Amino acid sequence: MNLSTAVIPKNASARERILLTAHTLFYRDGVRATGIDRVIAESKVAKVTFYRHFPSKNDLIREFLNYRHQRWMAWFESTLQHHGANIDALVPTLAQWFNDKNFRGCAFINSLGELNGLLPGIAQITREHKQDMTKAIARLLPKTQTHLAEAIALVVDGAIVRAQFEADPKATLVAVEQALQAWVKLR
Amino acid sequence: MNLSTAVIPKNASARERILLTAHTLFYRDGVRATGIDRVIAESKVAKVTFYRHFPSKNDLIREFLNYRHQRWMAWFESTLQHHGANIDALVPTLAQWFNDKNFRGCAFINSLGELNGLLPGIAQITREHKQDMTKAIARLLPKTQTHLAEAIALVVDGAIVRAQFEADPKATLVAVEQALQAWVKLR
DNA sequence: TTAGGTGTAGACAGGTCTGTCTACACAAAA
DNA sequence: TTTTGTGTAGACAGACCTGTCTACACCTAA
Repeated sequence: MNLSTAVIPKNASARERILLTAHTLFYRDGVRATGIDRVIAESKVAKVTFYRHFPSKNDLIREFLNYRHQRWMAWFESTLQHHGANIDALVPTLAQWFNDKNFRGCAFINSLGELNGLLPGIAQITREHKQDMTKAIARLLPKTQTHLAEAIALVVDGAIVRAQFEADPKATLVAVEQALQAWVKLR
Repeated sequence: MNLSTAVIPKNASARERILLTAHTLFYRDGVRATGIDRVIAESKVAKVTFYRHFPSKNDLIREFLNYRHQRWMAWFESTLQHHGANIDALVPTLAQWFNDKNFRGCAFINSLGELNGLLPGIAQITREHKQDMTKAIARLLPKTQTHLAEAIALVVDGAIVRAQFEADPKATLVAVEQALQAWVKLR
């Protein structure tokens, strides 16, 4: 599954085309750097059509974040499953993401940094996304260790950020592995 | 020391006024949301004066990041000293930062998210900043444990990001403390 | 058959952005 | 005394931004 770049189905409705195009551009270039005109041009839609579906850019951004949440969670859970659905699945899953050539970090963290104060509710949206991520991590742990999920989520967020500016994610992934070793496995 | 908002000395030169004003605005509102005109108005400088000192906005951003690095490192090291200069100083130091009402996360992480692709070299600048932060953390550890610095830095980055969208940094700080307990203290 | 929903192209208004330019002033150094 | 560096106010160009508007077309369900 391609997490970063949405493929637009041939028979997609105008709304769908707009949303998927916005996903690709917003994630790749950032929400502020991407103009509405660009989204309209690339989704091959008329301007009026766009504004009929999304009354303002902020509405589109909210829908983008909502869609991104669905898309990312689906990818995360299925990739964890694929690697065995226990805590050992975490590092390989992250490795897969970080090594994607279109990896640009966490869409929510990035948007929060760009829009804090400009898009009301963005902190809440980010909070909910991270809560769901933390829950998915908790499900990897035996019941006696679910209390570690918060701390592991913290490490994952640190790793996402690091992977964004390090040339090679290897060292970051080693540090995550080290954290898991110390917390989960030595007990 | 006020880490977030620079105080401008009465006898400050035009260049100094611009840089300190930019620091306050860039950190508070973001580099893209802050226009050059705003910086010029608030630093009470003529436009020509501004462009004589900083040929382009990108130049100002680079100088801002450079200054921010000096300022943040000085604050970080002196606050760690103040709390005892060992690993137990880390959580109180972070707590002080996160509870600052002008806290807006890490200027480097935020700028990276806003400018990736638009300001050449921003990843490298961020990398160097985080390297120095990691070194400062390493100095808190006994020589036998300096290899943990990278993993601790990862947790700190995660905590910075979390503190940016959580309403209350308490839970985040507990998770950091938990990480340190497991790695450093139980050995 | 008619009304409502969805679609098209593209001009336009009004704002903001960065960066250039003119024209003037003062102080210190050569 | 003349040049150089530093400072001032503010108009302007040209690009780009969001959002509105006109005018037209097609399909489907009531």
